[in-house]
Amino acid sequence: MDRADFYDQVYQVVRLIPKGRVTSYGAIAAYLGTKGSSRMVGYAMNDAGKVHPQVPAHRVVNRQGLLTGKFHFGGNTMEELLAGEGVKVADDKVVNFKELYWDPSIELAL
DNA sequence: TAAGTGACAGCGT
DNA sequence: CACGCTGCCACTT
Repeated sequence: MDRADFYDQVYQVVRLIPKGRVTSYGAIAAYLGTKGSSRMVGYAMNDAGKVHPQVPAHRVVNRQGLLTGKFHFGGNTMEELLAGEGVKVADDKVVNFKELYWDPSIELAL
């Protein structure tokens, strides 16, 4: 259950990502305090498609803005979703990633 | 119970 | 500046 709580935390943050924005696994991990467990964030995303409300996992990319998980969506679904939100994707990576970058540690700082 | 894998990130060469 | 290796933590076999 402990890890389930961690997963839930990840889902919460991901769902808070504004439309047309993207963030990185490390940013979420760091926000949750598990900076060293950036991989766990990706693992949580694995269940994102199973979790209750839809988790915009397509808004979560790696530090390079690369859609490393597009394969897990099944085809170019991730690109389509991002493109549908105004996020331009080129060569499987987010364009203007730096501008669209949404850091929970800052946006949700409080 | 133990070993291997993985939607990442950082440091070293 | 580009490429390679190691570290982390949880899940799967």
